[in-house]
Amino acid sequence: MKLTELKAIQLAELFSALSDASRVRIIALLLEGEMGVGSLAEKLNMTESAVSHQLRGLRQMHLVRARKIGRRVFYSLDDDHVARLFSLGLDHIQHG
Amino acid sequence: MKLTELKAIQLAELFSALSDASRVRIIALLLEGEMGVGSLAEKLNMTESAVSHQLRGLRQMHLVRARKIGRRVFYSLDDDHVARLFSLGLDHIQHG
DNA sequence: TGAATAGTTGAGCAAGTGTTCATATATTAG
DNA sequence: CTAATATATGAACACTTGCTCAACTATTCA
Repeated sequence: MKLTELKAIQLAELFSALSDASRVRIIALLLEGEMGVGSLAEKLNMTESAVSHQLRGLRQMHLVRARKIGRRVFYSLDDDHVARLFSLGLDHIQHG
Repeated sequence: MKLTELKAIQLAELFSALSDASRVRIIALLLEGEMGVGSLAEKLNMTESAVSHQLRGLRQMHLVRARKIGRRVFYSLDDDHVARLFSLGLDHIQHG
């Protein structure tokens, strides 16, 4: 494996985006479909501010995308890599 | 996706293990085969101490395993999940 | 228009992380 | 035995991160 320093940094940033339990739980909820910030906050028992801060990071890493309708913003997973990373990660921690 | 808080934490810990460029580069080198701490340090241009500290975390997450021969310790990837997470991550950052 | 609602943003701070440096352990050589 | 080699470890410190709180924007409702 030959890996440029740039790609090492980008890979680390990608995994960083999934390296927090709150963000993991956000992803898990979005696996079921799109959801607004308030609903996420309620289900996660977090403030909307905290959720919004986390969504910002996920957006910047292109893991989620936002769709604005009126004053609501619905978030959903950006592409299927996210779900696959998620399920591969689950495999790893479940097995042994 | 129903996800217990425990599993969310464990997933986050797994991705945390890959959330640093030094560790990503260690993994990339180990994809080619096992390697000692000194060789890793040389190729990564890091001190042996820093590499050893990082390897400890990777060991604890079961991403690498150690094989001791004399006073040398050879590290290798623990299972294939690591390589798959790595290549899936590369897909994500490369595509767009 | 003004009040309420949904979400975003920046500052501030406590907690966590990665490195360096010094020291410690384990193994081998002489 | 002592000295050298390979790695591990703990403390310290700078840097980063995720939260709260307050203020802000944008939109809808009355």
